[in-house]
Amino acid sequence: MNIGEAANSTGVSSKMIRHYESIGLLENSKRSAAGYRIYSDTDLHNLRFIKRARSLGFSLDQIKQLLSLWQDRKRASGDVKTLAKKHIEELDAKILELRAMRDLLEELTESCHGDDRPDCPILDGLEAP
Amino acid sequence: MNIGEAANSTGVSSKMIRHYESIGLLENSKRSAAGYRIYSDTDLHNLRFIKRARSLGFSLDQIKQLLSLWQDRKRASGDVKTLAKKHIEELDAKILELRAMRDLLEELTESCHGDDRPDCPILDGLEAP
DNA sequence: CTTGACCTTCCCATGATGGTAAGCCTGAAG
DNA sequence: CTTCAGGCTTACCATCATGGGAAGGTCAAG
Repeated sequence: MNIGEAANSTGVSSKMIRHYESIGLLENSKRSAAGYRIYSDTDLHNLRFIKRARSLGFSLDQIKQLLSLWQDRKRASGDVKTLAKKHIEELDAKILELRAMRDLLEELTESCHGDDRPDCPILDGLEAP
Repeated sequence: MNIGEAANSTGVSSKMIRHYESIGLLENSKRSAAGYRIYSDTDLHNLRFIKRARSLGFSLDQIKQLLSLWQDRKRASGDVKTLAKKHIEELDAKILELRAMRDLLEELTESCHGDDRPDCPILDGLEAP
């Protein structure tokens, strides 16, 4: 299977597949005589794993660790759980940060009449904290 | 006032002040005979505005618009409100996305015993959706 | 044998920020 | 007056994940 077909079947773009290979997230794939990359079912399996981990917000670096745990039959599930928990904390921190932004901004926005007049609590709020 | 002092007094790094100037977010500052940037109170005011807008998650592009509204005495507060609302929507979308990730990941994590045994619902969840 | 769709590598861009290096300027202490 | 530290200048590189595009090789159908 060529890279385009692999991309279609996994939802990972050809561009990204090459990139993952270049940063060592994927092993170098086999090549045809002409130098085309050739993908096996195992490769697709890995790509789908990466795709799902990305969709949960893991960084490529974290995914590298997850992949090696995934491929290690003697892994301790505790190691995976530790990684996942740390990522949940990161997500929580980000969510809190965004919610604080959102809430403050909404407060300002609600008190802005939003018509043709120039006075605007939003700009006032940005001018002084 | 030199750039370092301006940076200290506004919390915006020298690096970023120069960057904001280079992308046209700030007007080119005055220069001393030797070419040093010189900042006035007005400049500091602008820098603090940018700093606060950044802390609410506005992009530099959005801030460019906010700044020009801020400096326009004939602005319509409705224009500001529209911008702010759009940004709130963006924040909401991002928060929803992160919460979906978080909740799914937590679900997987809770069902993982997290000890020395290799079987792990987190990895299983990444393997198949 | 041509054509179009695919593949290859290589370079550039994004957005916000930080780092570093080479070289100039300023002010204070000797 | 010289020297030295520390601040300033520009210019380039890096991050992170992703996409765009160019220049050129390959393959299959007509």
